[in-house]
Amino acid sequence: MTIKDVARLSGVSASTVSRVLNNHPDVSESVREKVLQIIDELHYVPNNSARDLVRSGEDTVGVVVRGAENPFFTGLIRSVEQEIEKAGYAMVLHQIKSGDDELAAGAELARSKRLCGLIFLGGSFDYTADRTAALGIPFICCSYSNSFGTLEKSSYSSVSINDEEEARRAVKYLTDRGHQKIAVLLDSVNDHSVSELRYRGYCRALEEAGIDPDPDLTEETHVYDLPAAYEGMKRLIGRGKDFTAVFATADSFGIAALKALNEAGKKVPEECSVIAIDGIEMSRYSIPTLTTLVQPVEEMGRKAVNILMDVIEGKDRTAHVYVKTDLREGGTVKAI
Amino acid sequence: MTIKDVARLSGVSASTVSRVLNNHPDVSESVREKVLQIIDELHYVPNNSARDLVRSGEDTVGVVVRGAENPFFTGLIRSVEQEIEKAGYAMVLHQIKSGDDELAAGAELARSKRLCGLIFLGGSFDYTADRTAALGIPFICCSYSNSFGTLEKSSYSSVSINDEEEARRAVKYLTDRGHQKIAVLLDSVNDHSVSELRYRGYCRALEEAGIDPDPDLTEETHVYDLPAAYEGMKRLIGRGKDFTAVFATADSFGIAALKALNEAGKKVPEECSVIAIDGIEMSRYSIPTLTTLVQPVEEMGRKAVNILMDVIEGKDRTAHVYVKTDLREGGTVKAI
DNA sequence: CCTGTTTCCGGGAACGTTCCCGGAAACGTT
DNA sequence: AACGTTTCCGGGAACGTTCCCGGAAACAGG
Repeated sequence: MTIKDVARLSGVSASTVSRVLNNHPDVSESVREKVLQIIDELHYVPNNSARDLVRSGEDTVGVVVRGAENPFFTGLIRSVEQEIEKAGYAMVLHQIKSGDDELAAGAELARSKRLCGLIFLGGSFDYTADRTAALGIPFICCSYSNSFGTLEKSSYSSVSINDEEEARRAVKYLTDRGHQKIAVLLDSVNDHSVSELRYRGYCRALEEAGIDPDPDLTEETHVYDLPAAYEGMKRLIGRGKDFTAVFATADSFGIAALKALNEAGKKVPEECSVIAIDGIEMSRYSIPTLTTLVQPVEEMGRKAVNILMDVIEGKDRTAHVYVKTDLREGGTVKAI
Repeated sequence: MTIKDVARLSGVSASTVSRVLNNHPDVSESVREKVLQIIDELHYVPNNSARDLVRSGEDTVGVVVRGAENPFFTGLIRSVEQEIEKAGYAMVLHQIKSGDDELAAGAELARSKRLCGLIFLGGSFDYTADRTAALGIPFICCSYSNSFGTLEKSSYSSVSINDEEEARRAVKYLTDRGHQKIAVLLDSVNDHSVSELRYRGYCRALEEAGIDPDPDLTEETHVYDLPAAYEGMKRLIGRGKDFTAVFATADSFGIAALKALNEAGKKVPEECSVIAIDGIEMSRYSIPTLTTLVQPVEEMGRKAVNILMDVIEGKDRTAHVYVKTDLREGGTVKAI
């Protein structure tokens, strides 16, 4: 069942059928109707591979995302998708596992689908210029971390929150309310991820408040998921060290922390406050509602796509924009 | 950057490069090395469109899923993906919005990517035989509902829980514990979805317990998401009708219900019990832990793929298997 | 040295589209 | 009536692969 079958059955050439398919004006109304009828009868659907092959797919941008298990990204992806469509481009999504090389994945995607641009969502982004050069097309990082600064800022763009600064703000929110012994729940102190950046912000906030960070109040999960965070929080509690608040480097961690605290009989926020960063949908429905710094995902998606489009269309403006979070006061923080 | 560039640079023909790419034995070791080196230097990646075009992609199965916003599916998708890979096939995922025609989406996917099989995840499945015939390839429905029975069972396969029966079981769990006034939170009573089937099970359980269903205790959300379910539960509470338990037709609804009840000052489970169906990961971390009937997603994915593979490989065995849920007792149900 | 076999490689058709180009009508204009 | 213009259509190259087929070496056995 090819375009030729349709052409034969409707008594026209393949070219004409193609024109009907891509509603090109150069086709008479009667012929168009006839062809459409045959197409409908045959349940014909054009072959995408052949299509992509010939038109070299210069109108689609790839999105590679690390950690689809992180619910924060679903909102971001939705936003990005919407913006890409609005810009008249197509989108192809590629999810990678936590261990994978995102740059390699991006390069593969770029060649294989002939993309015109690439968006990296999440993960760390510490690559040297010659590695990114292999991509050969414009790209932008969104909600990323580049803790090493290995890549000169001029060679690419980025959109994200200032993770360190926002984390500082979150923790300051706690110290401002009298909290001194603040535990932290994070992914890993040196995984080059946003979690690490947020941890730094945590340290800075403590420092500014004249508090010495207590290693016993730091708990790393080493894997990004709910069970790990939950177990981490249990270990923290089991350690017997006293603390009046916990800073969760992600909403998911916050929710898991809430659960562990509840099971340990520690009331939130009376006996222990909790604050997090992200603002995923589910955190609105935790009990109590999680107090968190919500990331403006729509704005992030929009800006990321806009900048990328500008670069694609020649106006070369690489940019590194920081967007601000919005503090959503739930019911998990109490002054002491 | 095509296969010909690689061929030219390494002094061989395109055929040879192709052989190296698909590690065909008919190539000497020295040539293979040379070619691989050039490939590496050029960062060459074969064009997938061209590849798919020629080998007609007879080794990939399509998965169309309605409602990716439903976290239940993420687990199911993961399971299906794993099994498909294990069977040596590739998978292509296609998400559709709630209003879309899944059969049309499936058909399009099938033609356009030349699939060998199709898996439909979620949604209703009420189509006539001539419509499904348009697909032209074997397919299976997983976690679906076919409330109308419009399609003869012999023409396709399915794997799911018996939604009506499991819902009956859930509600019976409540009536067995003395509950009489049981509210229900569902998507819509006649959307042909699993929610409707579960609603029927709810009615049956009440009937068996000699309880008259009270329309005032039924709340429909008409859209599948957390805010809608939350608002629904608020309306239910606001109605002022007394109830001692609520049956949520999905875990997400249960979590939203928990929140609404909490805000209304109704203690769970002391003043109101909650039971749901699905078993999504997040429901383990609600406070209290949601009591729910968890669907065996790994088993479902495995069976769905196995049956589909058998059909694809000729052994024609259409089957309709029901898998059983597993009651996970959390802390949201209390006898009265 | 001849012949048969194996190993390796290149040529070229095919996959299903799109799109440029050229041409044939049909229509208008002087 | 002759000539431009417009409208519509078909031919055919091109996209980047795979894979069959045929052939050239290299090698074996007699």
